[in-house]
Amino acid sequence: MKAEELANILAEHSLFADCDEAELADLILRGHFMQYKKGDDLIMQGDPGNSLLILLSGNARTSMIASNGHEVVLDYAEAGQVLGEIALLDGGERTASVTAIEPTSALSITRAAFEEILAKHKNMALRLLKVMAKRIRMANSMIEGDRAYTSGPRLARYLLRLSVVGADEGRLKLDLSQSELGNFAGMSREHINRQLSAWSEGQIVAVESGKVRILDHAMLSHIAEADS
Amino acid sequence: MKAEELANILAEHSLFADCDEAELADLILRGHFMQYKKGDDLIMQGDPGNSLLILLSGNARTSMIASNGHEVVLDYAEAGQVLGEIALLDGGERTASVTAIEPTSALSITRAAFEEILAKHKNMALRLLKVMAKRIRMANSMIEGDRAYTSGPRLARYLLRLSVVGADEGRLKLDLSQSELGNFAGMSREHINRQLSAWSEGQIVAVESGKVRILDHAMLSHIAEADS
DNA sequence: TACTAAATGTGACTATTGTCACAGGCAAGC
DNA sequence: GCTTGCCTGTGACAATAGTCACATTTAGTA
Repeated sequence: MKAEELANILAEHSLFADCDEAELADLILRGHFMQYKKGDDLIMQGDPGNSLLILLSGNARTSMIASNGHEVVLDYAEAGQVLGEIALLDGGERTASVTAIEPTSALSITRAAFEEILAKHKNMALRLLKVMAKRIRMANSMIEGDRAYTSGPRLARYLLRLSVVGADEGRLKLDLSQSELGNFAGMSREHINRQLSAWSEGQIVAVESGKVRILDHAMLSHIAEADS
Repeated sequence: MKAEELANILAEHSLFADCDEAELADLILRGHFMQYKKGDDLIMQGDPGNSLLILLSGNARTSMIASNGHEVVLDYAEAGQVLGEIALLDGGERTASVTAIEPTSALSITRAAFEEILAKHKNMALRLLKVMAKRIRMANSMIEGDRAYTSGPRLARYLLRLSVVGADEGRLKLDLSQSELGNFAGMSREHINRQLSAWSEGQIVAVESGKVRILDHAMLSHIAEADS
């Protein structure tokens, strides 16, 4: 892939949207272009974290396996998203794995390169700080949702989080299987199924050929804030 | 309070331990010294976030109230901890309140001052990035724990999180009431009580005059990783 | 000290959600 | 086309944890 193409991809995404050309050039020059097949791990839980990734294309799932074997999905990443910055920054090991859920490409940046870039382009640190602030906000909102609400409102929240903002008629960004939805929303597959059936009954969502579509966005938002 | 004293307090804590004198001086010069009584809010959920706080003394609770009224405690902050950086960085509103649980003092830094300091002392940004990385790690570990484990292991984790590392015989950093422990660990007060009684029976913890003490740290760690 | 409010201990019951079991359906590849 | 494997639908049941109710203890303060 040519540097110019990479630069275009990077520039399209929020974190890099206001990078100047020198910054983009530096990222590309020092980064390694990586490609992954569906199912490959971009980052593996337990590894030392000596690099940072910028997702260029495809989608990936961030998840952790608890010591009792339970899988917890933390997030789904799209192109433009920065991954693996936590371990890079604090020197600890990777606490979660990132797995490609479709063919995916990324720019890999080593710690040394990252530190040079940070030192050279001081806006970069501020941009990263903002990205991380968003992530903390999201994590706190997950904790709040998991704690304060029962399964119904919770599933509603996770569906809304997966819903495409302006796009056509309630389609989700990703077509997850019900088991995957379960790992994401923290409920059993069976319970997901029953909840979706109930909502399907009430015309709140439609389940067609395994894919969920949100029919009544307002209603779902309302459920997401419900008392029980 | 004199600048010198402030400087000493700041320098004792990780984030500022390797600040040079100019950085410390800048923080103190531009910051406002604030004092709070027990129960006062240092930060109020829903407010615009135009300042950052550095806790100088005392302890505070970070918590959010969900739309259904449920209170979720995210963390307890000690002296040295930076608070409110998220809203400051991303310009959003405060997603959680921070409440003094005892008489508390803090250094308040406005956005303008903060930006000047960041611009002037470029190590500051890196230090903050590290602090935030830790916070994300902690948040992810809360999500993992809440999702993957049942109440027993979960309470064990939260007790361990409150336990003082090197200090004398299993005392906790804070003496929380069982209701507060419940809000922190995400369980009902009654359930906390029963679990503590059971562990007290098994010599894993001791409950004396309302205060919890960890007797068998190894056992509690083991429970924290248990299958169920 | 005595009075009051808050925190704790405990039983009985309920609600929510997970688990197990199994049937049917859809899709990919031989 | 047929077969294999994953995903989906659904019933019955079990387990975990919450709720309610109330007795009891502790702590704070007039």
